[in-house]
Amino acid sequence: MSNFEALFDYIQEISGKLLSADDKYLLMAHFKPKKLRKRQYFLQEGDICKYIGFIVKGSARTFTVDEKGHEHILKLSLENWWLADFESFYLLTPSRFNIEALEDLEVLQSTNAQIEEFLKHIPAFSAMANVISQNYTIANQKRMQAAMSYTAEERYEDLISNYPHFLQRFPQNMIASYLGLSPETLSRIRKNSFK
Amino acid sequence: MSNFEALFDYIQEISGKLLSADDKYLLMAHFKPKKLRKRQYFLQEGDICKYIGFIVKGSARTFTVDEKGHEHILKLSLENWWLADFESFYLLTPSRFNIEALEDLEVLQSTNAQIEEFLKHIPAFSAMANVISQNYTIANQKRMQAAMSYTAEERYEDLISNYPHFLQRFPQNMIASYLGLSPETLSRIRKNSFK
DNA sequence: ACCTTGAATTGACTTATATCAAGCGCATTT
DNA sequence: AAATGCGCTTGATATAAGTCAATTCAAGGT
Repeated sequence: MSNFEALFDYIQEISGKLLSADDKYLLMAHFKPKKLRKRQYFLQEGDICKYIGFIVKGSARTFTVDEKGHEHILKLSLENWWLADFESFYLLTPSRFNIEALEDLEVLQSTNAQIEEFLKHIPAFSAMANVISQNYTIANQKRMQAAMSYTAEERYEDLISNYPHFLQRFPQNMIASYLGLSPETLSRIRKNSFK
Repeated sequence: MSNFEALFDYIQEISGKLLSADDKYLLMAHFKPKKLRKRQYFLQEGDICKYIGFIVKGSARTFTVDEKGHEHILKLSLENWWLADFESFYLLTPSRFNIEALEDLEVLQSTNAQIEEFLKHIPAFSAMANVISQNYTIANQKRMQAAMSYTAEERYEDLISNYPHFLQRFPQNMIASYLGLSPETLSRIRKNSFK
């Protein structure tokens, strides 16, 4: 399955280790392909996030809705990213987030219990998990710093230099929400930075 | 050493596993006690964060200084927390952060290479690391959501309910900076919420 | 006990960003 | 081709929070 090749490549590249035939067999047995059409939900607020998904193709957003009905995007996700509300996934608590496909989406999904098995039995998988956890910690630290210390314009510049492909893949109103801005403000920032 | 007892208790409690006498011996051999007076720096911007510290006693803040000279606190840390700029610690890059003792501080510190050894040889330690990594991911997700969706007042309420002891341990201007507010704004928020 | 320093408060004013509203272009549907 | 909806832009205005400045107060150093 070419679907699984993407996952295998990813695990091997991130972990720096090879997957054995048995490893691959185990992964194929317990990751289930799932397709979502654009606008469909991978997770809805209030539900428990039973599955973690590896994005093979497409994109998604993780967002909350506040009391005023405004949406706030916390994460934008593309190919080779993991899709889940980790709080709900780990703790089995109802999620405060929604995860929605922004383009037609193909994921390979699995449950927490199965992930535990992979961690136990597949060295490359557990090495990958460690690297990802480091990367997440670093990315979170950076994003938090950006949110706290940067002006709207600086956050946008920052996005351009760190995730330039986001601008191609996501509409501006989604980018604006991800940056914590109204669409109008982002539009004005772009206008000014052309000058 | 009563210092080490705090660390041992912490590891066993978080991991749910016991430390053997050998485990403890290994930890004691490679965690070095270090004391800092109030206002001293555990890490300075531009330096590489060679050590991770376990706080036995005291408190600290992790902050950046922006181009205008304004400080932004990203983290406030107390007993039984780990102290480090993880980006610099993992990647050995110069840190963009300062870590400063807010009270006289006692830590047990160790290097990245030694931590790798603990992870390899001490099951309780590696179990603890997994739990902490989950907790960090969850806490970061929450903090990010709060920063994006909440008003200043809501963030303060949120702090009161999640970390009430912060108000006892840290001065208000530090709390303000941690919440991304000016000290004046926090003062006004407190005044209003008494009403 | 005095002096200095810095934290917290309060008031007046400024600024960044949000909100509201209207119009335009573009794609999709019918 | 007309109609609908939606994303983006632009202008006018509102608002939350920051900045600047003055005052009080408590704590620490000498």
